[in-house]
Amino acid sequence: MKNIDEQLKIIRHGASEIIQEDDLIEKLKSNKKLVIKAGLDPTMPDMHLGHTVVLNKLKQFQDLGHDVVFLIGDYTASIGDPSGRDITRPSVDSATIKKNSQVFQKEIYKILSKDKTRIEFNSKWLGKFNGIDLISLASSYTVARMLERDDFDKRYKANKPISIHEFLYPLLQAYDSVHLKADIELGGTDQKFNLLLGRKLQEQKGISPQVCIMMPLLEGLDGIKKMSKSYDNYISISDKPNDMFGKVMSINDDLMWKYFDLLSALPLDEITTLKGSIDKNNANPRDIKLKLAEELVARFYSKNIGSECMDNFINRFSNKQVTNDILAELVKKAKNIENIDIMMLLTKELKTFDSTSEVRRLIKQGAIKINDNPINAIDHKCPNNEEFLLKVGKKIAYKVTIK
RNA sequence: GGAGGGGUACUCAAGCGGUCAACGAGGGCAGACUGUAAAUCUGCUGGCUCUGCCUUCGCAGGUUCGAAUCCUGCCCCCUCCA
Repeated sequence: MKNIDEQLKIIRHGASEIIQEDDLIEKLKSNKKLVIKAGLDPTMPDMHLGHTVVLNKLKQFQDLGHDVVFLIGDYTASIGDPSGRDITRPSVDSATIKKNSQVFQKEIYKILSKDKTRIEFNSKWLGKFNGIDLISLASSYTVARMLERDDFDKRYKANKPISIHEFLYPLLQAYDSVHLKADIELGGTDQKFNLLLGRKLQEQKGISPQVCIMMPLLEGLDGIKKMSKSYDNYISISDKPNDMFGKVMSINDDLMWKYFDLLSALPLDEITTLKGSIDKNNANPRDIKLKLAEELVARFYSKNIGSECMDNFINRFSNKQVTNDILAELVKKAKNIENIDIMMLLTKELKTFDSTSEVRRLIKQGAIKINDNPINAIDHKCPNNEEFLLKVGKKIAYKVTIK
């Protein structure tokens, strides 16, 4: 195990706040394997890069030799974490929770080492709670203190509804820490209240209170709001390689550095060197972003795929070439239709759009091109016996053959 | 239990009997400019068999030639009093 200073340096990197650092040092000094807890509710079917910020930190603890517990909140998912939200979460049914949990169990190993990870489900202990247990848990905290939480406070002041069950969420999550005897819990900055409640509850129960480590929230593609499925500004770790690459390239230059700090495995001083090269303006930010995109795709797929995506990207967008492997190549048979028109092709055959109104709009705007010539009529006939390039906007392209 | 306020398109938010598929803002999409950046500018943004037709303003009825707008009942949210 590394010495305490080295450990601290790694632990601090990228973290936005540690409560209390003294406790952390104390725990590290004990030279014991610490129990590191981080949890995720299986309310959505896949993970995005925002979630991996905490996983990356967890991985670092793993490499430092600590006992990493990845908690799947299958029980708490039925409530839904109200953190940072201004509305009550819709509840998720148990079949979905189960399915999502299975996906999570696989996905996390794209970052964590399988043999060093302990997976726990909180239904294992929370599922045994009876009414009395719940009431007793609820008695450990007060309404006034619960309303101190920023999102509750805002909603309350804005005359927006708060359901009673939402108060239970932080309490149950805190109880998880009691049950697991967590030494450290990781979470996003929006989890601060919940993590601190775990600390308090542990103290009440006479357990050494956990250290809370908050990681910054990663902004999504819009560069403003946190990455989230509901804002549709996320990069999923199951995005197709070329999509993932493209999405990373579309983030703005400032945000790129945050991505480096929170997601890249590059050593800190190497990142500093890269930043320096921009300041001396002998590097194009785009080229540095290419490196980031390559690294991330390589992590979730493979090194080869990473560099392949980079080549594709450069050829497709910088050199404006048509790259075979990127274009979805679709061969469609227009059975009895002699000359299929563009509307039919897009809505019925390729099913790119459901709405014909939308296609009309795009045509009017000159967004749809065949072999780079804009189409201007909805009944434009497509070439019948030759392969052609169909583009819709800048991001969608097909190589189509009609036989 | 009582009194009052409110529920409008993806979100916020106007409209308060006809000119409303519904002002405006945000978001999204497209075009221009670019580094598929960002910022900026312009247009579009319910659906369809699209110079017309159909369905939307919490839900269900009613009044009217005509309702998002008026009436009745129901559901949901908020505030104050108890």
